[in-house]
Parts: sequence; structure tokens; C-alpha cells
Amino acid sequence: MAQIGQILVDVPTMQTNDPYSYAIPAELEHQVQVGMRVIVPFGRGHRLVSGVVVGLNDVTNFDGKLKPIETVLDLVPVLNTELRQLADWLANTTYAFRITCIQTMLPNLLKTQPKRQVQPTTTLTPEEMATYFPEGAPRDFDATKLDDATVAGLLKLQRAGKVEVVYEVKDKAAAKTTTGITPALTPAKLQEIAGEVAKRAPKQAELLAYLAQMPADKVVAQATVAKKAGVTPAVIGTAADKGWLTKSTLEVYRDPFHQPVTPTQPLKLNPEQQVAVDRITQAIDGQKTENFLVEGVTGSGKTEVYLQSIAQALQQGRTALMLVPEIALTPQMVNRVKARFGQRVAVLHSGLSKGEQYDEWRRIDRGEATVVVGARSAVFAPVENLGIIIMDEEHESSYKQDENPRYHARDVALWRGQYHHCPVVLGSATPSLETRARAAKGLYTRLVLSKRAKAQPMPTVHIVDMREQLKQQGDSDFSEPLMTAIQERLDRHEQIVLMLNRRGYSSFVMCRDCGFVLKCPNCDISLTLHMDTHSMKCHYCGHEEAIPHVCPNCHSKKIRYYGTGTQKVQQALEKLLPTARILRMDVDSTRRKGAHERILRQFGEHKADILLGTQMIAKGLDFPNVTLVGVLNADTALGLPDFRASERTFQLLTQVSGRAGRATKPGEVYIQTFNPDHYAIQLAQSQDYERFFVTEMHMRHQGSYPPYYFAVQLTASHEEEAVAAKAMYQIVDALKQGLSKDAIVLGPTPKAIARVKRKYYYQVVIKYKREPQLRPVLEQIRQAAQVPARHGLSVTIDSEPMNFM
DNA sequence: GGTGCTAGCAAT
DNA sequence: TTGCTAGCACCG
Repeated sequence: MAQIGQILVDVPTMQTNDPYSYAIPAELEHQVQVGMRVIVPFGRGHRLVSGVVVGLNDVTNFDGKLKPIETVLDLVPVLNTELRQLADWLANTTYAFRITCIQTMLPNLLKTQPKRQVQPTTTLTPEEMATYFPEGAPRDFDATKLDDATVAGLLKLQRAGKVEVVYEVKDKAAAKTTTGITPALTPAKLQEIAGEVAKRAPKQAELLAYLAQMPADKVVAQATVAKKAGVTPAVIGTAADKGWLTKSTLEVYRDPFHQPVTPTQPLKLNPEQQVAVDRITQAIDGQKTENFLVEGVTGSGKTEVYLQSIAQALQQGRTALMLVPEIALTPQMVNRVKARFGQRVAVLHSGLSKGEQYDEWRRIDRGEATVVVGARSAVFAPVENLGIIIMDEEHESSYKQDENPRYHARDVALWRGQYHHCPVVLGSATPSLETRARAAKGLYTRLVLSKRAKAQPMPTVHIVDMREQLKQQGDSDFSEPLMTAIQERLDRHEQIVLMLNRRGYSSFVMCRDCGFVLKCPNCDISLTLHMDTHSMKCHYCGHEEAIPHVCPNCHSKKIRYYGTGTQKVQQALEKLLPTARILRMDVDSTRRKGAHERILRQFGEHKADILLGTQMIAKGLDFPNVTLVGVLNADTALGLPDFRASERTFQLLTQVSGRAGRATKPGEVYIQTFNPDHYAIQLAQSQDYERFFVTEMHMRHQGSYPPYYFAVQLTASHEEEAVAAKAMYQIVDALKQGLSKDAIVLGPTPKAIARVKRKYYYQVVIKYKREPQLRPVLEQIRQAAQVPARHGLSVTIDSEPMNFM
């Protein structure tokens, strides 16, 4: 039996990025296994922290005295070999701490919560009690939440030995339980007693009869027994007292799916779909790590290809993982998978409560669910024996996490595909340039679905030149052609989707006399007007203040609103079309849990004529009665200083256009723009992805951008601008010394939004093709950033960033 | 991330 | 000389 455990402690620092050795006490010898969470003492005090066992052995090269493991938190390992290896790989490629990677992979409830408290060791004076323990002892001791005087006072008492600090590590993992029932006697005996009590206690007799036919080794929930036997829990209680049955604690799963779904059968495939399914299933059968790009126009039946490929994997006795963007994880999508695979499906996404997430995770971990559908973090689902991994809407930027570890789910999916020798299928109507370029190089097998499955025509796309509109009819959010088209649909009782592109655009307050714009006191951006709360809000830090009536700068009363928010558009639209029923969907109207689904359901039931929303309406919606899509401002994102601006605009316009005319009725799209000649808009009109790809690749080549170059972004932030800037200049020096002449180092520059949450941001972008020294140089920068991190300077490294701004 | 050690400094 | 604070290495 192993004497020593290698533990990764839950302290995210450079020095603790390698495991520490701990002694395994005799009583835990048979409990501790690799992959389990433990609690260990750490540091010079008696602080307790949680950790994860990453190795067991009998020797260690640490020659000090080992501390013993305090507690084992798990009965079964929470991380298998694959996920432990994956965590190491992730830490290396994203420059994140190993423990942070592990935490990211586990469901929320498995993250432990350390708690620090203080309690008196001797009798304190009444004054001391009153100042430091007004609510009694022990009390919480969280230095970040207490004022300095209290902290200093308590530390003083501690030095005097009058109080002590105690630690606790709370494990939040809790399975939901219910009372379970098992018969305590043989069926014959139960029947005998039933006969005896039949006259006096008919209910008890009924229960006994039910118990008699229950399988002896099975535990049934009390609620089920009560319902099936037609008795109240009280009767069961009496029966338990008489020794006829035993009660036990039964673990149950919280079921996030309340409505039953009608099962579906595989649909007939068109020739293109058939080829795709054949190629993918070949790879599944051959246990081959072959990666596919399924490039299919909206409505081409990608989902059916996914479902039939999954079916093949299941038939081979293997499992399937399907990733979708969070926003597309609507009941519509989930139901399609559930309808095909029923109880075998587990769903993971942020809409579930933490308890539900944990339960779904355990169903997967125990092999009870063999199909997993989920958003980004579901790529870490503990599925074993994977037969296929699917990533829908592969180009979505939400697959990249924008906090540590800054991983891209696509890379993780490819890693797991290699580990399991199974195909990875990337699907999109508008693949990311990176993916499409890799397919061109032969790294992915490209499968094209060019035809709409139900043979509907593609929608007709019109471009409305808003410069002309401005000259003719003045400043309005609605052009004349769009209004005519809307009116037509209203007359025909058809539905309309209107999209307001919010990226880089919002309504702000400006003074017409002096040009003063109301800005956030913490961040470097203007405040956004919110009519629902009648306030000005900062979208970066959440700062909120009253709407000014007088200009704070020149005291003029001519302070007005500019820009276009969804609320303002809704009001304008209501004025123009008083009879139309309008539903609004944006960050504000969907903040409450379930609001998103409710709005979509209402629209699906035709309880509204117009769905007005931001980007979130562009994805995955399928409403047959929608025959018109209007994009109010196509080009607001084009002006952003980001090399992906064109790609994003093209993708968004193509996607939202796909919402029109999905059934028998033909669809029309109106795109309002001030840049009608821009290639992203022109090619979105002709729905020509290939030409867009070629054009954009040319632009990327010209600018030495991905996918021609790799990119790493480094950011330094500090409350004082000079500190952040200085740190970044030092980093640039280190980069220039360590990297080859071929590496392009851009910056340092202040970020486009230089100040967020009271901190200033400076960044550098490295572009390179081959840079063997990159990793060691970045590791060195990371190491050097440890010390100043104590003084509020944070340095982040983002490999292949999604936002260049 | 938290801690006790150490150096440096001011109050006594 | 003592008391306190800031900076810092270290935690198994």
C-alpha cells in the first residue's frame, strides 16, 4: 500500500503548480486513490486546504517531514486518467495553473469552499467581546470583508494567544436523497400478515400485498410505494414500526426535464447527408482519429447528420459528446436529441441549477448517460469510451473561455478525439477561417451540404443603402423598403425577426451644446441608457447612476440620447406600427431564468408578430412562419479594431438570414447598412461563403494575421496606468530578447477600452509562425509576474485570443 | 492564498 | 529597548 500521496493543492500559484507529498495515515490507506479530492494541512499555520491526489508512491525526493492527509472527500475518484492528462495538457497550452484547470473540469458542487473562523481561547474582557465578537463566537474571519481595524485587533489578540484561527473546508457536493423502502420479511410472511390484518386495517393489508410482490433486493422510493399501493406515508411509517419493511436513504437525480418528449425516428437523408454520415461512421467503425468539417448551409440538415452519426457510435457500444453554443442550447435543440436518444442523454449547461448540473455529471460519470449535450465546459464531461465528438456552430466565439484557463473547446475536443481514437466533427454554415483553412490543408475531411434538406429556396437578400435613406427621409432606424416589407407580412399574418446589432453600439447620453458624453467613473467607456430601470449603466462593471437632465459639464439642458438600443427601437416601432405585437429579446429582457425560453415559446405560438432582438436571435431558431428578417444596422461591428470584424459580420448576417423562410413559404432578408460596398456585406447578400473565405484569407495574408500566423496576447492591468504600462514595456523587452527575429511583436498599446473596473489595461500581441522559444519565454514572464501580483498587477497570457481589442 | 520571519524604523 | 509594519520566501 502506498505511503505517500502526491497532492496538487488548491492554491493557484507558480510554486504550487507541482504536486506536494503528503503522508497517508494508516486509516486512510485503503481509501486514498488517484483522482480523489482530499483535505490537507498547508502552510506554516494549521491552515487546511483542499487538493487532488495525482499520484501514489512509497518514496519522495522531498526530504523534510511529511504532513498527513487530513480527510478524503470522495468515495470514488472524480478524475479519471484521461481527465488528469487532459488537465496537464491544458495547463501547458493555456499557461494556467494545473489546479485551476482541474477546477474548471469539475462541476461547481465539487469545488470546495475554505472557511476561516476565529474563536477565543480564554475568557475575553467584556469590551473585547463586544468589539470583536458582537454576534458571539466563533465568528467568520475573512480579511477581505472586514475593516482594517477589526483585522488588526484580531491579529493582535491572536499574537497574545487570546484567540485562535480555525479552518474548515466545506464540501458542497450533496446528492439529493429521498426515503427508500425495502420489504423486511419474505413475501409469504407478508401475505400471511396481510390476511390477519385485512379486516381491521385494510390500508395496511394493501401495503403488505404490494410489498409481497416487490423484488426483495430492490429499493423503491417511498413516494412511489405510497402511490402504487394507494396508501399514505403514515401507513408506511406504521409498517416500518411493526418491522414489515425497512426505510433507507435513497439517492435520486434532480430531473431537469419536466416535459416528456415524443420519440423520433431517423429521417431519410439526401445524397449529400448520406455521404457525410457514411464517411463519419466509417471513422467511428474504424476507431480512427479523423476530424471532419461539415460545412452546411442553414437548413441543410446538419443536425440529422449529427444524430445519425451518434446513433452509429452508440450501436458500437460507444458514447457521444455533442457541443453547442450556450445560446443555441434552447429546448428546441435539446429536445431533438432527447427525442432520438431518450434517457441516455445528459445535458450540461448554465441554465441548470448547480445541483442539477452535479446530478447530470454523476449520471455521465457512472456511465448511465451515454450521450452528452452541452455548452463549452461540457467538453470536459467524464464520458468514457467516446465514439464521436461533435461541435456544432464551430465558429462561435463562446467556445473560447475568456478567463483562466483560456482554452478553446475545439482544441480540447480534438485532444479527446485523439485520446479515444474517434472522429471529431466540426459543423458550421460559416466555419471559422482557421478551421476552413485547416480543411483546405487536408487536416480535416471536408463534407459539404450545399442543399437545404427540404429543398426550400434560399432567402432573397436585399441590401438597403442607409446613406441614401438618410438623404431621402432623414434620420430613422427603419428604411422605407424595410417598412413596406414589414407591413406586407403583417397583412399576411406572417412573422418578422428584426435584429439590432449591438456589438460596438449602444445608446448613450450626449450634450448637444458642448458634446459632453456621460462616462463610467470606473471604466473608460460611455454609460448606456436603460429605459426599463430609468438609469445609466456601465456594461463592463455594472456601475449605475441616474439619467442626467442637465449637462454636468456646461449645465446646458440640451442633453439628449444618441444611438439605438433595443428598447428605443421598440418604442419607435410601436409608434410606427401601433397594431403590431412586438416581443423584445435582449440581455435585459432575458436576465431572469427561463425568460429566454418563454419569449421564444410565445413567438413560436404566434403570440407576437415581430421578434426584436440582439445577436442572440440569430442562432438556432426555427420558426416556420417567419418570412422576413431585417437587420437594422449591419455594419456597427465592421468599424471595430479587430481583425475578425469582417468575419464576425459575415457570419452574423449569414446566420440571421437563415432564419427567414425555413418552411414552405419563401423568405426575404433586408440588410440596412452604411457600407453597402463592403465585401463582408456583399458576400453575405449572395450567401457565398467560399468567396468570402478566399477574400478574407487574402486580407489575413496581407496583414499577417491568423490563420497565417499564430497569435498570443499578453495583458497587464493595474489601478495605476503607469504601473501597467511599465510592466508591459518590461515584458516586451523580455520578448524581444527571447524570441527570434521573425516574431512580430505589436505594442505595447493601451486596450481599446483602456480602463475597466478601475484598472488600466495594456496589451501586446505576438504574431509568429514557428517560435520554439515562445513557451520558455512566456513561462519566464509568468514566473516574473508572481511577485508584483501581490501589489495588484495582473498579467494574463491568452494564446489564440478571440478579441484582439 | 495565507503565514510567520526579518529588516527597518519610530515611539518609548 | 520594544512595538509595529511592510516585504518576502515558503508551504510537503
